Amino acid sequence: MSGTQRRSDTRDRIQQVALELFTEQGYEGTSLREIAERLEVTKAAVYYHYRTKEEILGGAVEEAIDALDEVIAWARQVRMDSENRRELVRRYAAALDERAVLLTRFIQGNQPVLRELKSLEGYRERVKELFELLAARDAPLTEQLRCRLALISINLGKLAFADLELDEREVNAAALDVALGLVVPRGETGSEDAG
Amino acid sequence: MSGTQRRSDTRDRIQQVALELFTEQGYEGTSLREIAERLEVTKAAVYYHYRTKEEILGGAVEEAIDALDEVIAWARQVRMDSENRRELVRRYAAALDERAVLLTRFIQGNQPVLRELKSLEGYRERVKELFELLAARDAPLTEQLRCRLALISINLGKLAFADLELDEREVNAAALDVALGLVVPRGETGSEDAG
DNA sequence: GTCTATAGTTGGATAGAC
DNA sequence: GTCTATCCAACTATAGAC
Repeated sequence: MSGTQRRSDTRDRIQQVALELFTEQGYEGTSLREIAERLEVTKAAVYYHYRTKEEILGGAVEEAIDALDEVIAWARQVRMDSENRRELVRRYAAALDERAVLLTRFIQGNQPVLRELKSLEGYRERVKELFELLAARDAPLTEQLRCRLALISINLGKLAFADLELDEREVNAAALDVALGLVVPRGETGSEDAG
Repeated sequence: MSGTQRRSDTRDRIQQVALELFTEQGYEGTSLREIAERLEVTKAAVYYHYRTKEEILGGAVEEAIDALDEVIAWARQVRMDSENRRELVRRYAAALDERAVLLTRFIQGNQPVLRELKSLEGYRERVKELFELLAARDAPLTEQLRCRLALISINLGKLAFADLELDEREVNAAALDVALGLVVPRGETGSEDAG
C-alpha cells in the first residue's frame, strides 16, 4: 500500500516457481535450495519471504480456494436444475486458470504428503462442497460418481495427458463435452424435479 | 524351492508393509526406519532383503503388471466390439485385487516422485495399452476421454472415497455401472463396426 | 539372517554481516 | 532485502560383529 511493490515481486515469483517444481518433482522431492537456484537467489532469501516451506504452498492454495469460492457462491443462489448443473461445470472449467490447474494437478499427485498439511483442508472442503452441489447426498450412488467424474474430466482435459499431443483448446472442449454428459446423462432440459 | 520358505516370509512382509506406508505417507515421506519399526526388525535387516528402497516398490509393481498383462492378453485375442469393451472393463475391475488397488492408489497419489523410478515405466505402458485397446488412437477425443474416465471410475470405486462411508460392494457395483456406461454410451449391442 | 555402529549426504531452518 | 556461514536433524546405505 505504501512505498515499494505490494508484497514484493520476488515473493510472487517464489510462489510461482515453487508450485511448478512441486508439481514436477513433488513437494518433498523439491528442496528450498532448488527453488532458490531456479530464481537465482539464495535459500536464505527465500526464507526472508516465507517462514516455512509449507507457507509457500499455502499462498498458492488460497488463490485457488478463492476461485472455487466464486463458483460455490454462484451455485448456492440458483436452483439446481439440469441446466444449472451444466452451468456449474462450465464455471468450474472456467475457474481453473493456469496456476489453479497446476495446483490441482499438484494436489492430485501428492495426496499422501498433503494429508498432514493444514493449508489444504480448506481446499478439500470446497471440492467436497462442489460435489454436493452437483449431486445431492441422497442421490443414487451412480449419479454421485458421475458428478465426481465430471469434474475429474475437466481436470484431465486441462492437464492434456502426456501421451496425446493435441491442441489444448480441442482437448478442453472435449473434456467439457464429456463432463456435461456426465452430470446430465440424457437430454433433460431443466425442470425434471419439482421438489 | 529347497530348504527354507521360498524367498523368505520377511521379504514379502516388507513389501506389504512398505506399500501400505508408501500409500499412507508417500514414497519419500516413508523412511526405511519406519518400515523396519512396523515390522519390529532393524533397518539393516530390511537392507538384507532389498538392496534399495526402490527395489521394494519394484516388487509390488511387478505383481500389478502381471495382473494387467492378463487382461491385455485376453483383449488382444478378441475382436473389440461393444460387448468385449464392456468385458474388458469388467476384467480390469476384477484384476484389481486388494494389493493392486493399494498400488494404483499409491501411483495416483505420488506421480511426481515416481516419474524418475524405472520400476514404473512398465506399469505405465500397460495402462496406456489398455486405453488404446479400449479406444482406438483415431477415435474421437471425447470417446478416448470417456474410456480413460471409465478406468478411473473403477479405481474411484475401489478406493471408496473418504467422505462417503458405504458398503464396499455397493460402491464397486456403482463404479462398474458408470464405467460400462462410459465405454459404450448408448445401448449398442456389439457389431456396430465391421472393420 | 539379523544386529550395532557409523559413514556420507542432504534437508529445513537460523544468526548475523552487509 | 539479500548474502555467507552454520546448526541440527533425518535420511539412505554400508561395514562388520554375532
